[in-house]
Amino acid sequence: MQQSLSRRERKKQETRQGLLEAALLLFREQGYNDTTVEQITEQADVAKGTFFNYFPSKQALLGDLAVWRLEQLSEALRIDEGAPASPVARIELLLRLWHEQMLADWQLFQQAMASRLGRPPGHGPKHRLAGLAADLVREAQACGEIRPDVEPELVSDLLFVTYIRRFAVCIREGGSAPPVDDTEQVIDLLMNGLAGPNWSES
Amino acid sequence: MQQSLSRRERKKQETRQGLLEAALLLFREQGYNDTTVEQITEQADVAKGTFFNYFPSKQALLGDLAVWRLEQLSEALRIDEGAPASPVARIELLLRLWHEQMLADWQLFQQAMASRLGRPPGHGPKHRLAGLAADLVREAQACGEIRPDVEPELVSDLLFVTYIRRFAVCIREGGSAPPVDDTEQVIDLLMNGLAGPNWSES
DNA sequence: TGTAGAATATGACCTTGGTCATTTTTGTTG
DNA sequence: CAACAAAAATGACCAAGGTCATATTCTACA
Repeated sequence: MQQSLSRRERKKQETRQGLLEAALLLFREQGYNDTTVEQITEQADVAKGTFFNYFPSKQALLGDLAVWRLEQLSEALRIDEGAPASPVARIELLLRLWHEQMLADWQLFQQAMASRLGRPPGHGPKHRLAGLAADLVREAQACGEIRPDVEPELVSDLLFVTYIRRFAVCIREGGSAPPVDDTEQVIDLLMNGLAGPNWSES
Repeated sequence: MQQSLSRRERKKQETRQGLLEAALLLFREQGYNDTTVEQITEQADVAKGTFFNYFPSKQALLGDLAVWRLEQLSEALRIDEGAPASPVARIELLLRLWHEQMLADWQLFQQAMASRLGRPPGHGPKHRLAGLAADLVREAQACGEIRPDVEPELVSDLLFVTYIRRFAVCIREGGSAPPVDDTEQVIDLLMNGLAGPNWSES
């Protein structure tokens, strides 16, 4: 071993990066679903089996691809790279940069998300869960229970983050224990934010 | 044709429902990924090919399964079924019922979600996007830019609903036009909610 | 330099989601 | 009842993701 990375390690990284770049290239050209693992390995000039030495699945590569882009984002947020000092301003910057990255890979992520959230055509069945909640929000607005100047769909989505969140946390922790029901707190928090100061009087 | 549904139509519905129930049974027993389409058709006592006459894909069946459960939920929210009159109370009921349904199919949805959100083990790479935002939120709390009594992770997730939302809407509408950048409004809305009344003074 | 052993690459192979031409069933009409 | 047409069921078939035993390459050490 002569450098920080041995030749073996260097080649390993090269192969991995090659796979990543080949995949990104092909994904951009023809989309995620229409790109086969074999095409990726061919483009990267390795055998098909090699792919699975580096990534447990095709999906996993997509995840690692996202992580890679994310690291670039993380760099841009460092104050010594020109990011603003205010955390809230940096939060805004984060969202904006993320938005730009998504635009750059628009086609790719469009397909990736579409395959996760059900088919694009139409809004699917009329009684989507979010639609159900949005209807209730509209009613609440009509009664004055929720301020009327916000989009019901947005509120509905905000409500369900909390649900996704509870489950995601449980899953992430790997345990088989189901999540606790903190619906009450959640409603309380959101109502205090949404039905809050600008609306309660005046 | 003698009744509201011809024999043919009835049999069709029977087959469809049989597939749905067989799938739910097997999914509960062995999870989504470990259940093959062939097992489902065998359980429902039809040929494998028949499956794809009713559902374009295995994933699609999962979606339809969710829709089915959702219709039951929708029923329970009707006032003449004993639901409260207040919309906000019904929103709370909706979340609570949904939570119960998820618990009932805990194993199933655990796997379904896990396969969508990346692997369960660990929190994945340290620099997950949400983690990045959560760190910024913590900083903002330290500076007093955001009230300190809320969980940073929750705020971070709330921030990203807006991102998911923008893209999901675009995809749902099927157009290839990328979403507009409404980051400013979003930040404004969330800040007004989060840094709101209970904290600004006192 | 030669050799042992670990790390890596390889491609044959298996599984399973998904397609399709063909057969079977069902409803209709003379 | 016979024949015909539309709808639905069937299973052979294909493509692509993923596995694994084997072959190859690299590193270390004598």
